[in-house]
Amino acid sequence: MAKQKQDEGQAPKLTINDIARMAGVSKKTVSRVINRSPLLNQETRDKVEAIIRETGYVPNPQARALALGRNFLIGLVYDNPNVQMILSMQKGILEALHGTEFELVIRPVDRGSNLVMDDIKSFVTRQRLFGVVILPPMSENDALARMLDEEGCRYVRMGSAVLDDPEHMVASNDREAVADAVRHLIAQGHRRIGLIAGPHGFRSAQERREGFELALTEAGISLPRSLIADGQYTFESGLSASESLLDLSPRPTAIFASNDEMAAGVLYAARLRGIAVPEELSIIGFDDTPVTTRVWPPLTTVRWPIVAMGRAAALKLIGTAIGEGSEVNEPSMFSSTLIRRGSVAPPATS
Amino acid sequence: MAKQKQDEGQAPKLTINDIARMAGVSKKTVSRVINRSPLLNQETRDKVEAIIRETGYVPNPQARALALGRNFLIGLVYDNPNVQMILSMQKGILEALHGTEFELVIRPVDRGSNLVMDDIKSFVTRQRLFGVVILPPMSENDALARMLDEEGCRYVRMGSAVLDDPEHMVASNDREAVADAVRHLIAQGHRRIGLIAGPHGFRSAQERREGFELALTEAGISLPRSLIADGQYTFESGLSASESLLDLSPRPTAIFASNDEMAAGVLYAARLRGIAVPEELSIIGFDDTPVTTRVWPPLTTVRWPIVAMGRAAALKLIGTAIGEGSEVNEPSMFSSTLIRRGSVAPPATS
DNA sequence: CCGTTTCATGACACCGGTGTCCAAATGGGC
DNA sequence: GCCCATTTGGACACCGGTGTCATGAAACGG
Repeated sequence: MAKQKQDEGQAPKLTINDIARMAGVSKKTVSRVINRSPLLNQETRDKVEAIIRETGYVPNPQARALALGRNFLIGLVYDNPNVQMILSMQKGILEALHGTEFELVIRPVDRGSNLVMDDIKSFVTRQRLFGVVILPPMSENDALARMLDEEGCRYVRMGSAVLDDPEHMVASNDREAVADAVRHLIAQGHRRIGLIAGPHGFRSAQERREGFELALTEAGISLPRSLIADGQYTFESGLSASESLLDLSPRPTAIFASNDEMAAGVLYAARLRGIAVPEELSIIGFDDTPVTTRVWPPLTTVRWPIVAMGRAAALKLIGTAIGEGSEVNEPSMFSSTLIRRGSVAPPATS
Repeated sequence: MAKQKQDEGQAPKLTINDIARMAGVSKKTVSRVINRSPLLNQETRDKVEAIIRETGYVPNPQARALALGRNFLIGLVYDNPNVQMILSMQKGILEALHGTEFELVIRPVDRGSNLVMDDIKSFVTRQRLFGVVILPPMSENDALARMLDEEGCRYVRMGSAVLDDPEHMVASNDREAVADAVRHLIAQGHRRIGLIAGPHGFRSAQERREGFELALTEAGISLPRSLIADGQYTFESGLSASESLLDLSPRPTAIFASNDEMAAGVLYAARLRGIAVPEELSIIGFDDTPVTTRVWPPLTTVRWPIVAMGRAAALKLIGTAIGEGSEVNEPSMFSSTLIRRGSVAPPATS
């Protein structure tokens, strides 16, 4: 009559009671050892720790979570087409979580659906997550932030601009980064510069567009509406958006695409038309994804510190739980750098 | 004297006791409603369900996990350079988990480290995971499988060949897929075909190499050692590995690279040398990652159903928990298809 | 040498669910 | 109308930890 717990002859899990019995102390004392309580005799501590090490005892996290009233799960909520970014972000968060008792639970959501809110709500309430990191564009949703506040769930938003209290936000300065990139084009002599913008409603798209316009304005260059094309941050949208730009006469001598995928689309379109890059057309992208070095010529782009930002976001979340008294001092604003590769050259002398 | 639970004025969490009191029944009855126990008066059930709906009560998963002796967390363990694959796999698993009470916890590990085993062990034991999905190349580690058995942790391994009991394995038939791809090259008239192999010790690398050799043998084509170069599944390794192949005289008229990243490297190397693709050199990759359509010409490659395999893996894991009596009948072996794009053409008549 | 403070430890309740078992209520057959 | 079988609901213990508070021993001062 095997007990249902050990149906497959697995080693029965040790409990705190087993350890207490073996050490000849109360379970509370074992609990104190586990939690590094300072008010404990060193001798007792050593004895219990030895037994824990020998037996390989691991406290049951569910019981711990129940008693503590909180668990050690961090959620990552995203709805984003950018695969590279998601994985880099995961990497950064996991780096911060490494060595702590926190684990990362991931949850992609469907922006299209009008159930997103309910979906996320059930995600955080059902698992009673310690906190969540929200990736753009979901992170720009203020209603979501309010809901999380109501639910008492900590959160950190990732974004392209500081939207609220820095305590809840980690952002890159996309506007300035793009302005720098466009200044680079202008310094090379470009005057007719096209923009492939990101999707409407995306904060990052807006910031990058503003950076683009900022650099042109500074240089006293006017920007006809025809030099702006709308994209969706996808390769295909970049490809088709660049058509209208490349049809222009005179043609722009340079194009800034609001992300690398679209920049790759521009490059592809140029090749289809036999336009030489960078001789006849300079291209700059944004994100510094691997594709920029796979294509020919390799794309000049803007690199933002995704991994570092992920790490910062996670530290902000768990910092309050770990740091004893010390204020969490992770930066909230990160800056990006222009990576010069082979897709920019001075314009052909016309 | 605010209770520490509601330090920020958050709505205090409802418990099963609150619901029971409101419904005028015992907590056990509420528990029966939640767990769809059949022995319950319909009237009572409706009454309780109404209250649950009104109040938005959600059972505490930690308490549930503690009482049940198992939780609802699936782990994903990976150590893989292939970003696309990881995310597609996550996608497949999450699709299968959607609508269930399971959540996905991810855990990248460092193959290089000799602490991998301990790392994974602490991962599954500390969180008492319901089960884990293991991605290659970790999935090929039999010691890991044994350890998981000992720990009583369910697992499913992903791979390129069925290694053990299909119950614990979901695999693609890489060998046959590669053989097909190479047969395609042979059918086009190629006879001098180079191989860029994957890293030693990777099962997928071995399977793909065997498929390559199989197709050549079938066609009665001999394979000099010089036509095989070693790669590491990375773009850079593909680039440098192809150097030795392209230095050969006569040069191979086609190259099969064991994954797309390396195929992109071959394409890049060809461009650096001014070798026209596909006119002077045909290239086939493996994986069908997005990069294949970003480069010029778009790469012919082998597509394997990663998302479907992820879904199958997850269903195998949780099937035993959900399916009542019905055997889980997810397929264990998946086949791949050749995607013909622009990087293959008949060899130039020499 | 005794009273008081300090410190280490243990007894016990509790977190929020679930399983077991029994009592009460219901219903049916005779 | 009675008895037994069956359904329905509740009391209680338990899962494996943690918090509170009491207790006993040691250390200290006078």
